[in-house]
Amino acid sequence: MATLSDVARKAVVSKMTVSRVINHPDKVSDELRNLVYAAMEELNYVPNFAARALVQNKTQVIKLLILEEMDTTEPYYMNLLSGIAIELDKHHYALQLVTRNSHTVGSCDGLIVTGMRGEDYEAIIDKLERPVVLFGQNTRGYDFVDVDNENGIRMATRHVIDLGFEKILFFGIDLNEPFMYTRVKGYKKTMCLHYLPEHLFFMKNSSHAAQEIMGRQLADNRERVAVVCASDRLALGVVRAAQSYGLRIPEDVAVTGFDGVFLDRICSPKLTTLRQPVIEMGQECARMLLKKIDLDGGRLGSHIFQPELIIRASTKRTN
Amino acid sequence: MATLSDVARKAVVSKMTVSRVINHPDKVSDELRNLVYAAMEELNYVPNFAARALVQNKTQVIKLLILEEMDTTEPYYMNLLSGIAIELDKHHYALQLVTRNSHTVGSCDGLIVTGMRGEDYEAIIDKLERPVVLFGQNTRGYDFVDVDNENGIRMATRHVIDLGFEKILFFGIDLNEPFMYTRVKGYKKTMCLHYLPEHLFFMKNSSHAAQEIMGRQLADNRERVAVVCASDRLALGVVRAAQSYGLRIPEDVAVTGFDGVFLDRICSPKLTTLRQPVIEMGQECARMLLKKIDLDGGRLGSHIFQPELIIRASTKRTN
DNA sequence: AGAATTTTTGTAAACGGTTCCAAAAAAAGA
DNA sequence: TCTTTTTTTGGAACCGTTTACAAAAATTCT
Repeated sequence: MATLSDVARKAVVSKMTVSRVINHPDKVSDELRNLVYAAMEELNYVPNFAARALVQNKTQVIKLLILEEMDTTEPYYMNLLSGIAIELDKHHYALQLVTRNSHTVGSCDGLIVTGMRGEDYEAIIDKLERPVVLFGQNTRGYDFVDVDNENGIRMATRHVIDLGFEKILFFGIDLNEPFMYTRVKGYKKTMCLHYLPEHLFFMKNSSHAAQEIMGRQLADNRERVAVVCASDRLALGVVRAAQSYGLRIPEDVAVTGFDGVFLDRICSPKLTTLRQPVIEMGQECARMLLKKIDLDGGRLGSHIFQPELIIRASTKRTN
Repeated sequence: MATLSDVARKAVVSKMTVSRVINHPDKVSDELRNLVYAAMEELNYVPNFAARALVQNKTQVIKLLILEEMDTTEPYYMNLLSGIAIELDKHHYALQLVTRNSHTVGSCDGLIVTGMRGEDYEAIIDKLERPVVLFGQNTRGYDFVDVDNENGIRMATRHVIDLGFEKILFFGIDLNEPFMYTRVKGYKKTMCLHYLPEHLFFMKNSSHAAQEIMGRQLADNRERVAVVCASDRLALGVVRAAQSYGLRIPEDVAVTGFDGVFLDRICSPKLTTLRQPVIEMGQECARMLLKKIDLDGGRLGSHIFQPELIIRASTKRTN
């Protein structure tokens, strides 16, 4: 691989002139600039990022840590990734992916972290002494980007109440997840406000689990019911269970999901869901992080996005 | 950030000793080793990857270039990413993501490339003079990992022929894609072999497009028909169209998909599909690339995976 | 034209590690 | 005990780029 010195030698100029042609082309005379360009072309010169990183103490690399224990091949994460990539590309930063299998985290200019639970990773991250933005969680003194989980579920619950449902179930995932806790709160508060009894069910985030639990509910009791779900996967399971019992959606069983990333449109009937603008949220993460890097640390505040209640055939027939 | 020299000073040893503690701990006496560990701990020492990369001419970074024009937030790509990450983690390599928006590709030890079309990117990649493995395409003199597209579609087509279908449509995507070309070939060869007439349709890769085109077909003619689709998305559209005409699946209309990553299990009825082992393919990509890096270039041959024909309710009722 | 200013180019010293080799210390052999 | 060998430690140079400053050349001003 040709180095800057090789280019300098070929163009018969100093290393500095070559460096300047790369970084401040306008500070070099036309004549030399063209000589240098020609030499670079001829030698297939590619700048060495490590050398630059070393002297500037700037890697131009942002790491995304996806640390959740659940299935990270969900479209949700690809959207996040994509949003971050879009924004980083604009600012000439590279995106590096770190999963919970990774041995080391290593050098970078900043981190976006999602699914961090427990102190271990906090220590690792703090040690790096780099700006951090959390995604989808609110921990101690970190800046973060999240969706308003509580208000989302509140909107969904109110929506089915407005449709005249009186028995309303909540299907949730592992209660230890902080985002789950706030979703439950949204349900509880709304039910309380309308003097309605709570019916909480927790399961793992799979349509099968939801289908089975909903199946058991319907076996006991076929009264008109709405199910507010903590994810589109769960909602899909509820839909399946209702269909297998020959019940009409949304007349007999109404269902709402959460995420609005992929499943909601694929499902039939299409799901009423709380759309998280995941791509935009990813972009905002990247923007915040880059700003923190520019400002050389310091808190920046956080950004909470409102989910959008998208009303579709699983709760309301539209003609 | 503390440097190696800082640690050396604090432990009252030479830089070399610290470096050795990091890279060959057994070559250092217990006494000094512990002194160094203590100093590292106290100073929060994190090694500087750029410095190491510079002197070793080794970044420990692999870049994944996802260059397709289509929607790369598909679960398919996340699975690929995941497979690659799993394998790279094992060998202490970092994974960096490059999309077609990226301004530069930059230094790395090797590249995995998918969706490269045209000469522009080839030139960029060649210039880096780094080992490359292509994913899902077979171009000139590159090593690659792919799925046997032709044989896959051949299996699907034979499957519906075996089920007694005589009118068999093929729903494909943009014919310019090389993988599409071989899929069409699989259909044509099989149809030819059984003296059956070909019915080819091309559209963009969306369920809506497939639904509309299938709808038009059914409007004209309701005879028993099988549709071999080039993706699960298209298959989903076909299913929808058939359902909207009140036709029975699989008795009146049989459908096969391709990919088997996510949609096939979500769809109702579940899809018969050609499952690509995308995660394993990603792992194989990474393994091949790392081997090429170790072997310092040179061709290594390619790896073509067989897709698995998964027979489900969209073609055959199972009880 | 000659001094003052601006623009263009070059030199030397980092940046934080590792490689290569030499020196010192410890262990083994005579 | 004194070499010889092995193990442990350290010194200097270097990786490819940029930063900071100095020198040279070109331009402007008086």
